[in-house]
Amino acid sequence: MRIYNTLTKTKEELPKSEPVGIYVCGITPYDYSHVGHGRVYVLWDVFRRYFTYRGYQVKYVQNFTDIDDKIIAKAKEEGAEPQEVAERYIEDFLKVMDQLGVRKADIYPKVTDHISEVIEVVEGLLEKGHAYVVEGESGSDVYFDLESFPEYGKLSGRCLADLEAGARVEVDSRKRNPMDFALWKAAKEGEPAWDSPWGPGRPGWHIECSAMALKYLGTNFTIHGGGSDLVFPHHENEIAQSECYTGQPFAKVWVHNGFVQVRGEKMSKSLGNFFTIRDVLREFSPRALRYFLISTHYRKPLSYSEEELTMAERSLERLTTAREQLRLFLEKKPQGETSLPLASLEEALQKIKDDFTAAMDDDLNTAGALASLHELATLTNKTIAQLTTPSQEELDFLRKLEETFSSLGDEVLGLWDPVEAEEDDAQVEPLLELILELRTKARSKRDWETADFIRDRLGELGYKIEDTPEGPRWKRS
RNA sequence: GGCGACAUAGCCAAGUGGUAAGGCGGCGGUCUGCAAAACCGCUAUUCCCCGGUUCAAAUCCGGGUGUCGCCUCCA
Repeated sequence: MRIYNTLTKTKEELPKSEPVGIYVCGITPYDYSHVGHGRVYVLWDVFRRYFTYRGYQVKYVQNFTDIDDKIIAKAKEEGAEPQEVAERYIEDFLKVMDQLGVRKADIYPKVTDHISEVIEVVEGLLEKGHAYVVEGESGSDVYFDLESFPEYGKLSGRCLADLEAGARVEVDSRKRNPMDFALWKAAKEGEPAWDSPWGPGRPGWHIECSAMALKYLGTNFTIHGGGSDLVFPHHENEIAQSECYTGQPFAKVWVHNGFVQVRGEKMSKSLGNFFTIRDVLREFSPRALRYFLISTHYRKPLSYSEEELTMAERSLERLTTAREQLRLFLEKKPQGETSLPLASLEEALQKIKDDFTAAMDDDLNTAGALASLHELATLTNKTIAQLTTPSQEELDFLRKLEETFSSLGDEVLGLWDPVEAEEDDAQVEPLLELILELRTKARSKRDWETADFIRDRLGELGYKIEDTPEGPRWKRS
Protein backbone atom coordinates (compact mmCIF):
# COMPACT_ATOMS: atom_id res chain seq x y z
CA MET A 1 0.00 0.00 0.00
CA ARG A 2 1.24 3.46 -0.90
CA ILE A 3 0.70 6.53 1.23
CA TYR A 4 1.55 10.16 0.56
CA ASN A 5 4.19 11.39 2.97
CA THR A 6 4.21 15.14 3.65
CA LEU A 7 7.85 14.85 4.72
CA THR A 8 9.08 13.56 1.35
CA LYS A 9 6.22 14.90 -0.80
CA THR A 10 5.86 11.53 -2.50
CA LYS A 11 3.75 8.43 -2.19
CA GLU A 12 5.68 5.76 -0.36
CA GLU A 13 5.14 2.10 0.28
CA LEU A 14 3.85 1.61 3.83
CA PRO A 15 6.89 0.61 5.87
CA LYS A 16 6.70 -2.92 7.17
CA SER A 17 6.51 -2.70 10.90
CA GLU A 18 4.58 -4.65 13.44
CA PRO A 19 2.48 -3.22 14.67
CA VAL A 20 1.81 -0.17 12.51
CA GLY A 21 2.04 2.57 15.12
CA ILE A 22 -0.22 5.54 14.44
CA TYR A 23 -0.38 8.77 16.38
CA VAL A 24 -3.07 11.24 15.39
CA CYS A 25 -3.44 14.64 17.03
CA GLY A 26 -6.73 14.70 18.86
CA ILE A 27 -8.99 17.55 19.75
CA THR A 28 -8.74 20.31 22.27
CA PRO A 29 -12.07 19.82 24.03
CA TYR A 30 -13.46 23.32 24.48
CA ASP A 31 -16.53 23.07 22.23
CA TYR A 32 -18.71 20.52 20.46
CA SER A 33 -16.97 18.60 17.70
CA HIS A 34 -17.73 19.83 14.19
CA VAL A 35 -17.79 18.29 10.73
CA GLY A 36 -14.11 19.10 10.21
CA HIS A 37 -13.23 16.93 13.19
CA GLY A 38 -15.51 14.27 11.78
CA ARG A 39 -13.49 14.16 8.61
CA VAL A 40 -10.18 13.56 10.37
CA TYR A 41 -11.29 10.82 12.68
CA VAL A 42 -13.46 9.03 10.14
CA LEU A 43 -10.45 9.13 7.82
CA TRP A 44 -8.22 7.52 10.41
CA ASP A 45 -10.91 5.03 11.23
CA VAL A 46 -10.88 3.97 7.58
CA PHE A 47 -7.08 3.85 7.54
CA ARG A 48 -7.11 1.56 10.56
CA ARG A 49 -9.85 -0.64 9.17
CA TYR A 50 -8.05 -0.99 5.86
CA PHE A 51 -4.68 -1.76 7.47
CA THR A 52 -6.38 -4.42 9.53
CA TYR A 53 -8.16 -5.78 6.45
CA ARG A 54 -4.77 -6.02 4.72
CA GLY A 55 -3.41 -8.03 7.62
CA TYR A 56 -1.44 -5.44 9.55
CA GLN A 57 -1.47 -5.17 13.30
CA VAL A 58 -2.31 -1.60 14.25
CA LYS A 59 -1.70 0.41 17.39
CA TYR A 60 -3.64 3.66 17.28
CA VAL A 61 -3.03 6.49 19.73
CA GLN A 62 -5.06 9.69 19.76
CA ASN A 63 -4.61 12.31 22.44
CA PHE A 64 -6.87 14.81 24.14
CA THR A 65 -5.29 18.19 24.81
CA ASP A 66 -7.29 18.65 27.96
CA ILE A 67 -5.46 21.71 29.28
CA ASP A 68 -5.02 24.76 27.10
CA ASP A 69 -5.71 28.50 26.93
CA LYS A 70 -9.05 28.00 25.20
CA ILE A 71 -10.28 25.54 27.78
CA ILE A 72 -9.24 27.88 30.56
CA ALA A 73 -10.99 30.78 28.85
CA LYS A 74 -14.16 28.77 28.39
CA ALA A 75 -14.10 27.67 32.02
CA LYS A 76 -13.71 31.25 33.23
CA GLU A 77 -16.60 32.33 31.04
CA GLU A 78 -18.80 29.68 32.62
CA GLY A 79 -17.39 29.92 36.12
CA ALA A 80 -16.52 26.25 35.89
CA GLU A 81 -13.34 24.27 36.33
CA PRO A 82 -11.26 23.63 33.20
CA GLN A 83 -11.50 19.93 33.87
CA GLU A 84 -15.31 20.00 33.77
CA VAL A 85 -15.22 21.77 30.41
CA ALA A 86 -12.75 19.28 28.99
CA GLU A 87 -14.74 16.31 30.24
CA ARG A 88 -17.99 17.60 28.76
CA TYR A 89 -16.56 18.00 25.28
CA ILE A 90 -14.58 14.79 25.40
CA GLU A 91 -17.85 13.05 26.15
CA ASP A 92 -19.50 14.76 23.16
CA PHE A 93 -16.56 13.77 20.96
CA LEU A 94 -16.71 10.12 21.97
CA LYS A 95 -20.46 10.04 21.54
CA VAL A 96 -20.62 11.52 18.04
CA MET A 97 -17.65 9.46 16.88
CA ASP A 98 -19.45 6.39 18.08
CA GLN A 99 -22.51 7.47 16.10
CA LEU A 100 -20.32 7.88 13.02
CA GLY A 101 -19.04 4.34 13.39
CA VAL A 102 -15.52 5.37 14.41
CA ARG A 103 -13.91 2.60 16.41
CA LYS A 104 -12.27 3.49 19.68
CA ALA A 105 -8.57 4.29 19.75
CA ASP A 106 -6.31 1.82 21.50
CA ILE A 107 -5.17 4.60 23.79
CA TYR A 108 -6.61 8.07 24.43
CA PRO A 109 -3.88 9.77 26.46
CA LYS A 110 -4.65 13.08 28.13
CA VAL A 111 -2.07 15.76 28.74
CA THR A 112 -3.04 16.16 32.37
CA ASP A 113 -2.20 12.49 32.97
CA HIS A 114 1.25 12.88 31.42
CA ILE A 115 2.78 15.90 33.11
CA SER A 116 5.70 13.89 34.48
CA GLU A 117 6.49 12.51 31.01
CA VAL A 118 6.43 16.05 29.64
CA ILE A 119 8.79 17.24 32.36
CA GLU A 120 11.13 14.37 31.61
CA VAL A 121 11.38 15.37 27.94
CA VAL A 122 11.90 19.04 28.78
CA GLU A 123 14.67 18.13 31.23
CA GLY A 124 16.31 15.97 28.59
CA LEU A 125 16.24 18.81 26.07
CA LEU A 126 17.79 21.17 28.61
CA GLU A 127 20.56 18.69 29.39
CA LYS A 128 21.42 18.31 25.71
CA GLY A 129 21.48 22.05 25.16
CA HIS A 130 18.36 22.23 22.97
CA ALA A 131 16.42 24.37 25.38
CA TYR A 132 16.93 27.21 27.81
CA VAL A 133 15.20 28.61 30.87
CA VAL A 134 13.87 32.14 31.09
CA GLU A 135 13.33 33.34 34.66
CA GLY A 136 9.99 34.90 35.47
CA GLU A 137 8.32 36.34 38.55
CA SER A 138 6.35 33.35 39.83
CA GLY A 139 8.18 30.66 37.89
CA SER A 140 10.19 30.11 34.77
CA ASP A 141 9.41 29.43 31.12
CA VAL A 142 11.41 26.93 29.12
CA TYR A 143 11.94 27.53 25.40
CA PHE A 144 13.19 25.32 22.64
CA ASP A 145 16.32 26.66 20.96
CA LEU A 146 15.69 26.46 17.22
CA GLU A 147 19.29 27.30 16.35
CA SER A 148 20.24 23.97 17.87
CA PHE A 149 18.28 21.98 15.28
CA PRO A 150 19.51 22.75 11.75
CA GLU A 151 16.92 20.48 10.17
CA TYR A 152 14.07 22.69 11.41
CA GLY A 153 11.60 23.28 8.60
CA LYS A 154 12.03 19.95 6.82
CA LEU A 155 8.37 19.02 7.12
CA SER A 156 6.77 22.32 6.13
CA GLY A 157 9.42 23.42 3.65
CA ARG A 158 10.22 26.60 5.47
CA CYS A 159 13.49 27.97 6.73
CA LEU A 160 14.04 30.11 9.79
CA ALA A 161 14.91 33.18 7.75
CA ASP A 162 11.55 33.07 5.88
CA LEU A 163 9.69 32.67 9.10
CA GLU A 164 11.31 35.57 10.83
CA ALA A 165 10.63 37.82 7.89
CA GLY A 166 6.94 36.97 7.90
CA ALA A 167 6.52 36.61 11.62
CA ARG A 168 3.39 38.25 12.90
CA VAL A 169 3.88 37.19 16.47
CA GLU A 170 4.93 39.69 19.07
CA VAL A 171 8.61 39.25 19.75
CA ASP A 172 9.46 38.33 23.28
CA SER A 173 12.87 39.88 23.86
CA ARG A 174 13.74 37.24 26.43
CA LYS A 175 13.85 34.61 23.68
CA ARG A 176 17.10 33.90 21.84
CA ASN A 177 15.25 33.60 18.55
CA PRO A 178 11.83 35.11 17.87
CA MET A 179 10.53 31.75 16.64
CA ASP A 180 11.64 29.75 19.68
CA PHE A 181 8.56 28.15 21.16
CA ALA A 182 7.58 27.35 24.73
CA LEU A 183 8.13 23.87 26.16
CA TRP A 184 6.97 24.83 29.62
CA LYS A 185 4.94 27.86 30.64
CA ALA A 186 5.07 29.42 34.08
CA ALA A 187 1.68 29.50 35.79
CA LYS A 188 -0.41 32.64 35.72
CA GLU A 189 -2.69 33.71 38.51
CA GLY A 190 -5.72 31.45 38.88
CA GLU A 191 -4.71 28.95 36.22
CA PRO A 192 -4.21 25.24 36.72
CA ALA A 193 -0.58 24.47 37.42
CA TRP A 194 1.70 21.54 38.13
CA ASP A 195 4.95 21.51 40.05
CA SER A 196 8.12 21.29 38.04
CA PRO A 197 11.86 21.94 38.42
CA TRP A 198 11.09 25.42 36.99
CA GLY A 199 8.31 26.22 39.40
CA PRO A 200 4.54 25.79 38.97
CA GLY A 201 3.37 25.82 35.38
CA ARG A 202 1.98 23.78 32.54
CA PRO A 203 3.23 22.21 29.31
CA GLY A 204 3.72 24.29 26.18
CA TRP A 205 1.60 23.78 23.11
CA HIS A 206 3.57 21.10 21.29
CA ILE A 207 5.46 19.09 23.84
CA GLU A 208 2.55 16.94 24.96
CA CYS A 209 2.27 15.12 21.63
CA SER A 210 5.98 14.38 21.57
CA ALA A 211 5.94 13.04 25.11
CA MET A 212 2.86 10.89 24.64
CA ALA A 213 3.76 9.59 21.19
CA LEU A 214 7.20 8.57 22.43
CA LYS A 215 5.72 6.95 25.50
CA TYR A 216 3.19 4.80 23.66
CA LEU A 217 4.84 4.27 20.27
CA GLY A 218 8.55 4.82 20.86
CA THR A 219 10.92 6.45 18.40
CA ASN A 220 10.71 6.02 14.65
CA PHE A 221 7.12 4.84 14.70
CA THR A 222 5.15 4.41 11.50
CA ILE A 223 2.60 7.17 10.96
CA HIS A 224 1.80 10.54 12.44
CA GLY A 225 -1.38 12.21 11.23
CA GLY A 226 -3.55 15.27 11.64
CA GLY A 227 -5.20 18.13 9.80
CA SER A 228 -3.02 20.05 7.35
CA ASP A 229 -3.18 23.13 9.55
CA LEU A 230 -0.98 21.25 11.99
CA VAL A 231 1.96 20.88 9.60
CA PHE A 232 3.27 24.20 10.77
CA PRO A 233 4.08 24.89 13.46
CA HIS A 234 2.71 22.00 15.52
CA HIS A 235 4.19 19.02 13.69
CA GLU A 236 7.36 20.84 12.75
CA ASN A 237 7.90 21.56 16.42
CA GLU A 238 7.12 18.01 17.42
CA ILE A 239 9.83 16.78 15.09
CA ALA A 240 12.33 19.26 16.50
CA GLN A 241 11.61 18.35 20.12
CA SER A 242 11.43 14.63 19.63
CA GLU A 243 14.43 14.17 17.39
CA CYS A 244 16.60 16.37 19.57
CA TYR A 245 15.45 14.51 22.65
CA THR A 246 15.95 10.97 21.34
CA GLY A 247 18.59 11.56 18.69
CA GLN A 248 16.49 9.36 16.41
CA PRO A 249 13.87 9.90 13.71
CA PHE A 250 10.39 10.57 15.12
CA ALA A 251 7.66 9.34 12.75
CA LYS A 252 8.40 7.75 9.37
CA VAL A 253 5.31 8.92 7.47
CA TRP A 254 3.41 12.18 8.00
CA VAL A 255 -0.15 12.21 6.76
CA HIS A 256 -2.29 15.34 6.54
CA ASN A 257 -5.87 15.70 5.44
CA GLY A 258 -7.51 18.62 3.63
CA PHE A 259 -10.14 20.81 5.19
CA VAL A 260 -13.85 20.81 5.22
CA GLN A 261 -14.98 24.07 3.70
CA VAL A 262 -18.16 26.06 3.90
CA ARG A 263 -18.89 28.26 0.93
CA GLY A 264 -15.26 28.27 -0.10
CA GLU A 265 -13.78 28.90 3.33
CA LYS A 266 -12.23 26.59 5.87
CA MET A 267 -14.73 25.44 8.47
CA SER A 268 -13.31 26.57 11.79
CA LYS A 269 -14.12 27.81 15.21
CA SER A 270 -12.44 31.14 14.63
CA LEU A 271 -14.42 31.88 11.45
CA GLY A 272 -17.60 30.86 13.23
CA ASN A 273 -18.82 28.95 10.19
CA PHE A 274 -18.75 25.51 11.74
CA PHE A 275 -21.50 22.93 11.91
CA THR A 276 -21.35 20.67 14.92
CA ILE A 277 -21.80 16.98 14.31
CA ARG A 278 -24.57 16.76 16.88
CA ASP A 279 -26.52 19.42 14.94
CA VAL A 280 -25.92 17.84 11.55
CA LEU A 281 -27.17 14.51 12.89
CA ARG A 282 -30.51 16.07 13.72
CA GLU A 283 -31.07 16.58 10.00
CA PHE A 284 -29.07 13.79 8.40
CA SER A 285 -28.29 10.20 9.23
CA PRO A 286 -24.85 9.36 10.61
CA ARG A 287 -24.39 6.99 7.68
CA ALA A 288 -24.95 9.78 5.19
CA LEU A 289 -22.45 11.97 7.02
CA ARG A 290 -19.89 9.19 7.05
CA TYR A 291 -20.45 8.54 3.34
CA PHE A 292 -20.11 12.24 2.61
CA LEU A 293 -16.86 12.46 4.57
CA ILE A 294 -15.19 9.69 2.56
CA SER A 295 -16.65 10.63 -0.83
CA THR A 296 -13.67 12.84 -1.66
CA HIS A 297 -10.01 11.93 -1.45
CA TYR A 298 -8.71 12.85 1.99
CA ARG A 299 -6.04 15.28 0.85
CA LYS A 300 -8.49 17.43 -1.11
CA PRO A 301 -10.76 20.08 0.30
CA LEU A 302 -14.30 18.91 0.99
CA SER A 303 -17.13 21.35 0.60
CA TYR A 304 -19.90 21.04 3.17
CA SER A 305 -23.50 21.90 2.30
CA GLU A 306 -26.93 20.43 2.85
CA GLU A 307 -27.14 19.68 -0.86
CA GLU A 308 -23.98 17.58 -0.62
CA LEU A 309 -25.34 15.72 2.39
CA THR A 310 -28.57 15.02 0.54
CA MET A 311 -26.63 13.64 -2.41
CA ALA A 312 -24.64 11.43 -0.05
CA GLU A 313 -27.86 10.21 1.54
CA ARG A 314 -29.31 9.25 -1.85
CA SER A 315 -26.13 7.58 -3.04
CA LEU A 316 -25.89 5.51 0.08
CA GLU A 317 -29.56 4.62 -0.18
CA ARG A 318 -28.84 3.00 -3.53
CA LEU A 319 -26.24 0.75 -1.91
CA THR A 320 -28.45 0.00 1.06
CA THR A 321 -31.45 -0.92 -1.07
CA ALA A 322 -29.42 -3.30 -3.20
CA ARG A 323 -28.11 -5.01 -0.09
CA GLU A 324 -31.56 -5.26 1.48
CA GLN A 325 -32.98 -6.87 -1.66
CA LEU A 326 -30.06 -9.26 -1.69
CA ARG A 327 -30.72 -10.31 1.88
CA LEU A 328 -34.37 -11.02 1.10
CA PHE A 329 -33.25 -13.34 -1.67
CA LEU A 330 -30.82 -15.11 0.62
CA GLU A 331 -33.75 -16.24 2.75
CA LYS A 332 -35.21 -18.21 -0.16
CA LYS A 333 -34.96 -21.98 -0.40
CA PRO A 334 -32.84 -23.33 -3.24
CA GLN A 335 -34.94 -24.64 -6.08
CA GLY A 336 -34.58 -25.73 -9.68
CA GLU A 337 -31.81 -25.40 -12.21
CA THR A 338 -29.12 -22.78 -12.54
CA SER A 339 -29.94 -20.31 -15.30
CA LEU A 340 -27.42 -17.55 -14.73
CA PRO A 341 -23.97 -17.43 -16.37
CA LEU A 342 -22.22 -17.83 -13.04
CA ALA A 343 -18.69 -17.94 -14.41
CA SER A 344 -18.89 -14.49 -15.92
CA LEU A 345 -20.69 -13.12 -12.85
CA GLU A 346 -17.89 -14.45 -10.65
CA GLU A 347 -15.42 -12.73 -12.92
CA ALA A 348 -17.28 -9.44 -12.61
CA LEU A 349 -17.32 -9.78 -8.83
CA GLN A 350 -13.59 -10.46 -8.74
CA LYS A 351 -12.93 -7.35 -10.82
CA ILE A 352 -14.94 -5.25 -8.38
CA LYS A 353 -12.90 -6.54 -5.47
CA ASP A 354 -9.63 -5.97 -7.33
CA ASP A 355 -10.59 -2.43 -8.29
CA PHE A 356 -11.60 -1.67 -4.74
CA THR A 357 -8.28 -2.88 -3.37
CA ALA A 358 -6.29 -1.09 -6.06
CA ALA A 359 -8.03 2.18 -5.19
CA MET A 360 -7.51 1.78 -1.46
CA ASP A 361 -3.88 0.73 -1.96
CA ASP A 362 -3.27 3.98 -3.79
CA ASP A 363 -3.17 6.40 -0.87
CA LEU A 364 -6.57 5.38 0.45
CA ASN A 365 -8.65 6.45 -2.53
CA THR A 366 -12.03 6.12 -0.86
CA ALA A 367 -13.85 7.88 -3.69
CA GLY A 368 -12.63 5.22 -6.10
CA ALA A 369 -13.49 2.52 -3.58
CA LEU A 370 -17.06 3.81 -3.33
CA ALA A 371 -17.35 3.57 -7.12
CA SER A 372 -16.51 -0.12 -6.81
CA LEU A 373 -19.20 -0.52 -4.20
CA HIS A 374 -21.71 1.05 -6.56
CA GLU A 375 -20.65 -1.44 -9.19
CA LEU A 376 -21.27 -4.17 -6.65
CA ALA A 377 -24.77 -2.75 -6.15
CA THR A 378 -25.39 -2.77 -9.90
CA LEU A 379 -24.14 -6.35 -10.20
CA THR A 380 -26.39 -7.33 -7.32
CA ASN A 381 -29.47 -5.63 -8.77
CA LYS A 382 -28.93 -7.10 -12.20
CA THR A 383 -28.43 -10.57 -10.81
CA ILE A 384 -31.53 -10.42 -8.66
CA ALA A 385 -33.62 -9.00 -11.49
CA GLN A 386 -33.01 -12.19 -13.45
CA LEU A 387 -33.92 -14.53 -10.64
CA THR A 388 -37.18 -15.72 -9.20
CA THR A 389 -36.27 -19.03 -7.65
CA PRO A 390 -32.51 -19.36 -7.16
CA SER A 391 -30.75 -22.70 -7.44
CA GLN A 392 -28.21 -23.80 -4.84
CA GLU A 393 -25.32 -22.55 -7.02
CA GLU A 394 -27.04 -19.23 -7.55
CA LEU A 395 -27.66 -18.85 -3.84
CA ASP A 396 -23.99 -19.54 -3.23
CA PHE A 397 -23.13 -16.70 -5.60
CA LEU A 398 -25.60 -14.38 -3.89
CA ARG A 399 -23.94 -15.23 -0.63
CA LYS A 400 -20.59 -14.19 -2.09
CA LEU A 401 -22.13 -10.86 -3.05
CA GLU A 402 -23.31 -10.37 0.51
CA GLU A 403 -19.89 -11.34 1.85
CA THR A 404 -18.36 -8.69 -0.39
CA PHE A 405 -20.78 -6.06 0.89
CA SER A 406 -19.80 -7.14 4.35
CA SER A 407 -16.02 -7.09 3.90
CA LEU A 408 -15.72 -3.96 1.75
CA GLY A 409 -18.71 -2.01 2.99
CA ASP A 410 -18.82 -2.94 6.66
CA GLU A 411 -15.36 -4.07 7.59
CA VAL A 412 -13.31 -1.58 5.56
CA LEU A 413 -15.44 1.51 4.94
CA GLY A 414 -17.72 1.04 7.93
CA LEU A 415 -20.60 2.39 5.87
CA TRP A 416 -23.31 0.60 7.78
CA ASP A 417 -21.62 0.75 11.16
CA PRO A 418 -23.06 4.14 12.06
CA VAL A 419 -26.25 3.26 13.80
CA GLU A 420 -29.47 4.67 12.40
CA ALA A 421 -31.82 6.06 14.98
CA GLU A 422 -34.35 3.32 15.59
CA GLU A 423 -36.67 5.67 17.46
CA ASP A 424 -39.77 3.95 18.73
CA ASP A 425 -40.37 1.59 15.83
CA ALA A 426 -41.01 -1.27 18.20
CA GLN A 427 -44.12 0.44 19.53
CA VAL A 428 -45.26 1.74 16.18
CA GLU A 429 -44.85 -1.46 14.27
CA PRO A 430 -48.01 -3.43 15.21
CA LEU A 431 -50.25 -0.45 14.43
CA LEU A 432 -48.43 0.23 11.20
CA GLU A 433 -48.82 -3.38 10.15
CA LEU A 434 -52.55 -3.12 10.85
CA ILE A 435 -52.86 -0.01 8.71
CA LEU A 436 -50.96 -1.70 5.92
CA GLU A 437 -53.31 -4.69 6.14
CA LEU A 438 -56.29 -2.35 5.76
CA ARG A 439 -54.59 -0.76 2.79
CA THR A 440 -54.01 -4.16 1.22
CA LYS A 441 -57.73 -4.90 1.63
CA ALA A 442 -58.56 -1.66 -0.10
CA ARG A 443 -56.16 -2.49 -2.91
CA SER A 444 -57.67 -5.93 -3.38
CA LYS A 445 -61.00 -4.19 -3.92
CA ARG A 446 -59.28 -1.84 -6.38
CA ASP A 447 -60.08 1.05 -4.09
CA TRP A 448 -57.05 3.00 -5.27
CA GLU A 449 -58.27 6.21 -3.75
CA THR A 450 -58.15 4.82 -0.21
CA ALA A 451 -54.90 2.95 -0.86
CA ASP A 452 -53.13 6.04 -2.18
CA PHE A 453 -54.54 8.18 0.61
CA ILE A 454 -53.06 5.85 3.22
CA ARG A 455 -49.72 5.71 1.45
CA ASP A 456 -49.54 9.49 1.11
CA ARG A 457 -50.53 10.11 4.71
CA LEU A 458 -48.01 7.59 6.03
CA GLY A 459 -45.43 9.20 3.80
CA GLU A 460 -46.14 12.55 5.40
CA LEU A 461 -45.70 10.93 8.81
CA GLY A 462 -42.27 9.67 7.77
CA TYR A 463 -43.05 6.12 6.68
CA LYS A 464 -42.15 5.36 3.10
CA ILE A 465 -44.38 2.62 1.70
CA GLU A 466 -43.43 0.49 -1.28
CA ASP A 467 -45.47 -2.26 -2.93
CA THR A 468 -43.45 -5.29 -3.93
CA PRO A 469 -44.47 -8.68 -5.29
CA GLU A 470 -44.03 -10.00 -1.74
CA GLY A 471 -46.41 -7.41 -0.31
CA PRO A 472 -46.00 -3.91 1.10
CA ARG A 473 -42.73 -2.82 2.70
CA TRP A 474 -42.07 0.21 4.81
CA LYS A 475 -39.16 2.15 6.13
CA ARG A 476 -38.64 5.40 7.91
CA SER A 477 -37.67 8.22 5.63
C1' G B 1 5.53 39.30 0.92
C1' G B 2 7.15 33.79 1.68
C1' C B 3 5.63 28.51 1.27
C1' G B 4 2.00 25.08 -0.60
C1' A B 5 -2.49 22.84 -2.71
C1' C B 6 -6.34 22.68 -6.19
C1' A B 7 -9.12 23.70 -11.18
C1' U B 8 -12.66 17.23 -14.94
C1' A B 9 -20.56 17.50 -17.16
C1' G B 10 -26.17 21.02 -14.11
C1' C B 11 -23.94 19.23 -9.15
C1' C B 12 -20.38 15.81 -6.48
C1' A B 13 -16.10 13.05 -7.95
C1' A B 14 -12.07 9.10 -9.70
C1' G B 15 -8.37 9.02 -13.25
C1' U B 16 -0.92 11.48 -13.39
C1' G B 17 1.40 9.49 -20.90
C1' G B 18 -2.47 5.37 -24.62
C1' U B 19 -7.62 7.84 -26.22
C1' A B 20 -12.85 10.47 -20.02
C1' A B 21 -14.70 5.44 -13.66
C1' G B 22 -18.71 6.04 -10.31
C1' G B 23 -22.71 8.79 -7.90
C1' C B 24 -26.66 12.72 -7.53
C1' G B 25 -29.99 15.25 -10.73
C1' G B 26 -32.46 15.31 -15.63
C1' C B 27 -34.71 13.04 -20.13
C1' G B 28 -36.81 8.61 -22.76
C1' G B 29 -38.26 3.38 -22.21
C1' U B 30 -39.51 -1.57 -19.48
C1' C B 31 -42.12 -3.22 -15.12
C1' U B 32 -46.41 -1.39 -11.92
C1' G B 33 -53.66 0.00 -10.92
C1' C B 34 -50.67 4.41 -9.99
C1' A B 35 -46.24 5.16 -7.36
C1' A B 36 -41.57 3.44 -5.32
C1' A B 37 -37.49 0.31 -6.14
C1' A B 38 -35.00 -2.06 -10.07
C1' C B 39 -33.45 -2.65 -15.16
C1' C B 40 -32.25 -0.63 -20.38
C1' G B 41 -30.85 3.81 -23.25
C1' C B 42 -29.39 9.08 -23.47
C1' U B 43 -27.06 13.19 -20.56
C1' A B 44 -18.13 15.95 -21.15
C1' U B 45 -15.29 14.61 -29.02
C1' U B 46 -13.34 16.64 -23.99
C1' C B 47 -10.69 17.76 -18.73
C1' C B 48 -9.57 26.70 -16.54
C1' C B 49 -6.69 29.50 -20.71
C1' C B 50 -2.22 29.98 -24.06
C1' G B 51 2.12 27.81 -25.80
C1' G B 52 5.69 23.50 -25.88
C1' U B 53 7.55 18.14 -25.62
C1' U B 54 5.64 13.39 -27.74
C1' C B 55 3.45 8.80 -32.66
C1' A B 56 0.09 9.83 -28.47
C1' A B 57 -1.32 14.75 -23.04
C1' A B 58 -6.88 15.68 -18.53
C1' U B 59 -2.15 13.51 -17.31
C1' C B 60 4.79 15.92 -18.62
C1' C B 61 7.22 21.14 -19.25
C1' G B 62 6.79 26.73 -19.51
C1' G B 63 3.61 31.00 -18.98
C1' G B 64 -1.08 33.01 -17.51
C1' U B 65 -6.02 33.18 -14.83
C1' G B 66 -9.00 31.77 -10.76
C1' U B 67 -10.04 29.47 -5.89
C1' C B 68 -8.27 27.81 -1.25
C1' G B 69 -4.80 26.80 2.76
C1' C B 70 -0.43 27.73 5.95
C1' C B 71 3.01 31.55 7.74
C1' U B 72 -1.17 33.16 14.68
C1' C B 73 -4.89 28.85 18.44
C1' C B 74 -7.15 25.66 14.84
C1' A B 75 -8.61 18.80 12.54
